[in-house]
Amino acid sequence: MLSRASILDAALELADERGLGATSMRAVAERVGVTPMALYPYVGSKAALLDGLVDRMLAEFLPDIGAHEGRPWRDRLRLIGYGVRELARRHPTTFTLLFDRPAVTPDAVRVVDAIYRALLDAGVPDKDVPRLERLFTTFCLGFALSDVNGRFAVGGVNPRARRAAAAPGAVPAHEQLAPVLDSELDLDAEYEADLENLIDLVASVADR
Amino acid sequence: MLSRASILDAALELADERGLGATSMRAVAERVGVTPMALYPYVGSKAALLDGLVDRMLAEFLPDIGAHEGRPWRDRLRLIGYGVRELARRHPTTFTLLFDRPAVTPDAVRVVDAIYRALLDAGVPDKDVPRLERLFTTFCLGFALSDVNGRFAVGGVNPRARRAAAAPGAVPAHEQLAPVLDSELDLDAEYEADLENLIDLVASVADR
DNA sequence: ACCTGAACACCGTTCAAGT
DNA sequence: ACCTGAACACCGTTCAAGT
Repeated sequence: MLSRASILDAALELADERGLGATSMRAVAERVGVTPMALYPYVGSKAALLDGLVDRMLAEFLPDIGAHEGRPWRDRLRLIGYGVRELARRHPTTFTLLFDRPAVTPDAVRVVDAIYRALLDAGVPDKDVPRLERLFTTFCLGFALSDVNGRFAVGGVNPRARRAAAAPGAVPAHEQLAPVLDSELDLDAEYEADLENLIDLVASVADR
Repeated sequence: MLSRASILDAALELADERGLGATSMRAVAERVGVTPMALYPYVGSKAALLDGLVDRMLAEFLPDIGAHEGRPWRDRLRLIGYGVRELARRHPTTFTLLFDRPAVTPDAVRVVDAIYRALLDAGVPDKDVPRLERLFTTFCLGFALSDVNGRFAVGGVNPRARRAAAAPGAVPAHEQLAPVLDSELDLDAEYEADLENLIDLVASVADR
């Protein structure tokens, strides 16, 4: 039976399988076995369909957050950070939509509230809580997006080629760091270290 | 005279004026006074044209970086942070492309090298330098992208509406923070505070 | 009430043709 | 060597028509 939910399901599946670029109204319609124009009463427009995908991703994220209620605030922030990264891996091309629109839907506000609570439990002054929420989520979303988009070039262009791309002497730090840059990149470990640093940052704002 | 540079100039102008969505091969061609297919020998494809826009933005960013050579490392990181935000404001719709591809062009490597140098001067151990470079730029790019995309909803949906969107009692932290959330959002001041926190984070990794 | 089908104004890109 | 023009296989969306 045709419904808004079934259309969004089909669209998200299609995006996960063939990419957001292949997720046209026509392709979604074909997947649900209907003519493109039949979608419009249910989703309004292509842009509104994409908003719907953001909602669906947030709804998927929410149970994750409920699960770590009652744990120490540091654990909660860490787990939220990991959750964002997993969400990006499940929906590598739709994930970018989270950067497009403000968190105004009920589910989005609930996610933000969970982070507010962790920051308040950490002892962050009220006035700094919304700022640190934005700092934390901006980093998590940015890292996950960079990762799925290949900005960190994992397994891609090697560091030697990168140094060679610049004029000799133009990138002295790359030369000094050559041994480190040539070693393999472990993004999971890196993200973990980043989250620890950010959690310490939160603690330092709390203890001020 | 038709050339790769003049085509990229036209494309970037068009994107700044009418948005990246309106920047079609056909529209760029019209602006340079030629048929769409005449662009292909110079830019290769639409995707390659977008890569060219990334290059152009980085080239624009580079003099900025050269200008603060010799200043203390904290100033250099701060100025790079501000520069990223200004770049986003100048190119609000093309900016998102910086999240799409790894920093492998000569100009991109030079930007990364300037940040490596600041981190090395701060006393960050070699092994942590590339990680903190990615942490810093990921936050700066993410904040600027959120800003130009309206993710922070400046002047948009008001906080009272946001709280009302959730079931009563579902967002206790929003209720506790109501006075703070109702006060006006100053993103410039917020970004400044964020950068100070991140610079302190760098110092803390250096002093460990 | 719900869906279809033709049509419109767009895309990026191929390919043969012009000068 | 450089550019044009027609054509192909796509888009999102409007609007009138069908059941």
